[in-house]
Amino acid sequence: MLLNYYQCTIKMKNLLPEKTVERLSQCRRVLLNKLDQEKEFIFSHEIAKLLHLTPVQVRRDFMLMGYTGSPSKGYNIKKLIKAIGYTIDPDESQNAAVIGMGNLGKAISKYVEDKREFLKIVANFDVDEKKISKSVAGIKCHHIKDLSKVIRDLDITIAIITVPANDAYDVKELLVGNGIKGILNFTPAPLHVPDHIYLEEFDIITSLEKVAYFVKEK
Amino acid sequence: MLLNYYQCTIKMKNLLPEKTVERLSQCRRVLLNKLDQEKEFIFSHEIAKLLHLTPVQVRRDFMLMGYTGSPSKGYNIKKLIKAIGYTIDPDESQNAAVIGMGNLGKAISKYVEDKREFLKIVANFDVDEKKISKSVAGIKCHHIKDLSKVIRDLDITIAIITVPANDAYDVKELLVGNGIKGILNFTPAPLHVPDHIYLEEFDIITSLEKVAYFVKEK
DNA sequence: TAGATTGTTAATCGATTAACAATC
DNA sequence: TAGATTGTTAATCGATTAACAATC
Repeated sequence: MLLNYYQCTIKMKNLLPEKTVERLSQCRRVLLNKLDQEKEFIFSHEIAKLLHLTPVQVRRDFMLMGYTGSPSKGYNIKKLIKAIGYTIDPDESQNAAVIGMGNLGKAISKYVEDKREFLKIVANFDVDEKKISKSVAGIKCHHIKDLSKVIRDLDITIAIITVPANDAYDVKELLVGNGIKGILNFTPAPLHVPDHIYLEEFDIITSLEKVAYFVKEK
Repeated sequence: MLLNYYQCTIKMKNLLPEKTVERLSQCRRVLLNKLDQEKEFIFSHEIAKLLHLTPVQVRRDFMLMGYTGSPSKGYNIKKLIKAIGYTIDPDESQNAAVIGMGNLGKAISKYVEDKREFLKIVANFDVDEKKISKSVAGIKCHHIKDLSKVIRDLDITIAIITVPANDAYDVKELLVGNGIKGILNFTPAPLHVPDHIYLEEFDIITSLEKVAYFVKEK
């Protein structure tokens, strides 16, 4: 197979732009919803409409992953889903843990449940003895003092932090010390991790303030 | 006061770049945490370190909002917080509602509680009669059939959608029909709103898939 | 003063979009 | 074929960064 300039760059660096990964993920999500309908093919402008993108963005992202459609029929939905999986899914299944079984932690454990085969939440953690006996979405809650052992036993590589802000730093240190590779921080406390760990942060207050700002300006 | 080129552009368009608003919001968050310490001034490189930014980004954002520090002392923390508020906070206090009192809705109601004076969650909504009698974080939960009335009575302009994905479309339609100005969608269903409504979407699965992708590539 | 920092412009980098040949 | 769509490059747009004079 002949690769174009962009595909070569990606092969070399092994990386797609972050925005493209994000869009491909969203794209697969809406395509999975289309599966039960009788529709077999979809056009770039249909996908674009669903995701607030332009058709060119959609086609370009597919180009970057080297997937090709047909000018007359568009893209085969099932094959496209597979192509996205081949491109963005990890080669080996990744196991994740949620640290903090408050409302947010529970919401995430329940929501992620069985959505992707290669990405599973396999453990929850908390410090509250009352929570430790209970399961959420069929996932056992462990005491955080057993974190080292559970991470090793269950081969956990990704952690989702939903503890109170004041505990975020300690939890992060613990995770880094136990060789975690990726962290999703839902705490308002900004964290620092070594370069080899991927960190993504999300703060609801900032999202809300952005909405408030752009609302007021209209 | 003399405005530079960038400040003029902003005055004209009444808009800061989205990224700048985001960073200013995050900046205020960490500055508020510094308030209880005796420290009175802070340098751009200190802020940058806290937020994973460069000092230049920080100074440029402050320049865009027309705030000036001192080369010897840096920025006065209290004044900086006020300047950020003056820049990004809405002129009039905005009232928000959370639609859907599942774990996620509860987490958000509790978390946002009293964090900002100009941005308050004043109502929760659900369809479950059991939830409607209860308050979360002191905020009353209404039945969604009363949405019109409550939005009018409490002057609600921003809505946070945390209902199951299947109900997201109906809720959005209801909100748009009732004159909401900004929507934060925590549902995996992508929504469409008229141009005059500001929409921000967040999907945990996409965040997780991004982490998994960038973890695998290292 | 020397050294550190700020404020600002110009250059660079990266992402989006316009344009269009190729395809069905 | 004519018309719609795809795939790709080059141009444009926007955001970040390098560079440096001004300031304390």
